[in-house]
Amino acid sequence: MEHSRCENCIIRQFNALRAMSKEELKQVSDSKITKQVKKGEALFEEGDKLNGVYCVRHGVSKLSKLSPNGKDQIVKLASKGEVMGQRSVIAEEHTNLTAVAVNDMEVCFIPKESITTTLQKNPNFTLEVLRHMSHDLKEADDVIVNMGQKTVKQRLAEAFLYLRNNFGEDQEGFLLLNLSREDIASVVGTATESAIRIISEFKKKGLIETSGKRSKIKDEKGLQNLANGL
Amino acid sequence: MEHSRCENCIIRQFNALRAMSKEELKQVSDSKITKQVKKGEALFEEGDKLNGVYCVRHGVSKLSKLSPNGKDQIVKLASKGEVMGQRSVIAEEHTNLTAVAVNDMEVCFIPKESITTTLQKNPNFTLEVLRHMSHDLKEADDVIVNMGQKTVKQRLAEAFLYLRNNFGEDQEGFLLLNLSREDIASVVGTATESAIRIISEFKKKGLIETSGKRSKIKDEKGLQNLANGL
DNA sequence: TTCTTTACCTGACATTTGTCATAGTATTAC
DNA sequence: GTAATACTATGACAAATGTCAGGTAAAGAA
Repeated sequence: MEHSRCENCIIRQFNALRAMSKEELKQVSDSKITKQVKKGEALFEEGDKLNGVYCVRHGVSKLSKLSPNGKDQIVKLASKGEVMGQRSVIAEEHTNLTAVAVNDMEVCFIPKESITTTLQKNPNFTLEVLRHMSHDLKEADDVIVNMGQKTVKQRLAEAFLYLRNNFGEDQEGFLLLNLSREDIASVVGTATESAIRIISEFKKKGLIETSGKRSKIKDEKGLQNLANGL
Repeated sequence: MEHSRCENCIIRQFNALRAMSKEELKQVSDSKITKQVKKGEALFEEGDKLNGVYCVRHGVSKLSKLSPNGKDQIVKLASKGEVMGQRSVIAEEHTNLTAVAVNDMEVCFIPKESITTTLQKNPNFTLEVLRHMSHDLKEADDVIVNMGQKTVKQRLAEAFLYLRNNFGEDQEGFLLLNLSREDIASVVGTATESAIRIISEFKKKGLIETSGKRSKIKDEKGLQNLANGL
């Protein structure tokens, strides 16, 4: 596989690497390792000490945490352009999340040295990382509010809208990201059976439609109303 | 009231201001305004455009967000040393949270200019802010997992432990921070009645004890086990 | 003080959600 | 192609939770 240069990588426009200087990028490019990750494989696991960050080029990864009851909660879905593992590198502590590929992925592993030295020398970069993290934190707040105040049905309706808005749909309107029922349940924080039951209900009501393992949003407005409790 | 100097303020050891230089601190100190906030008063509300950040000197503030169903979800409790409103200033967007004093407070309002210029010039400061935000994000992840995977009873048990570990107890063992039942419910994401019911149950089981509006943890181990679903 | 308001508490009931069991369907391995 | 394995689906039931109603206790105002 060709070893593409970060300097020419469009992906970096989506993350904090855009604030790096030419020289810094060159240094990153020389030290980075591009990896292919198969669906279901883990990039890292809870408790690991990360020696760098992962920049997603293709595919989607679920970031989850195991709760004491033995079930996983998916905290975030990371796709093209997103950087994973930065918290561990910045705070120099073990990661609190597990990252598993939801579909086949291509990621670039960037050793932490390139990141930490730039963090100390280039305030623009640090500020840009800060802005992204600031955004993540805001999103996390929204998730907390939804988890605390909405019913499973509402969260599920929202999840479908989220999947479409963030990962898109094909020409026929099918969601580009196909999560298993179990993963969907793990995103909204419910039992797999409950998720399946409610999804069936959505189908009956004509809110969504499925074909094989693909699903399509039929009534956006309806889902939206449901999500807002109307 | 005397206008104390930030340079001498011990509070700042707890937050990112510790990474500011003497001159930067002097500039902050000259532009800051110390405010007394009475219990129940709002420091800022969801949607406000903040012109600075608030550094807590005394007291506790609840940071909450209104959900579409009309109920508040408390996302965080900020106490001595914590800085509120930084996200809004960093991302230059309207704040997504409302901050209300849970008891009488003293806070310092620091105009955003002092913050933003330092963010651009002092990488150490920016990095320190980043570290703190990184920590907040990790905590937010934990909250999400708890909300998604634990029952109300488990979350409530955890809330009591959290209140003691973060805000302490007096000589008799009573929690220093007394939240109303409604606020507790709003922290764990449940109806006030449910919270009251479960708290009564905790009392019957000897896990906690109350006297007036004060409460005391009697059986830490028991609460811990409960929180972990044992 | 008395009145008023707010916070706290409990019962009754409906709804939501989780769990266990079972079965069909798709996918993968051999 | 067949067997094994995962994923999806549904029923039945128990447990958890929310809602409504009504009550008591406490705190604040007049």
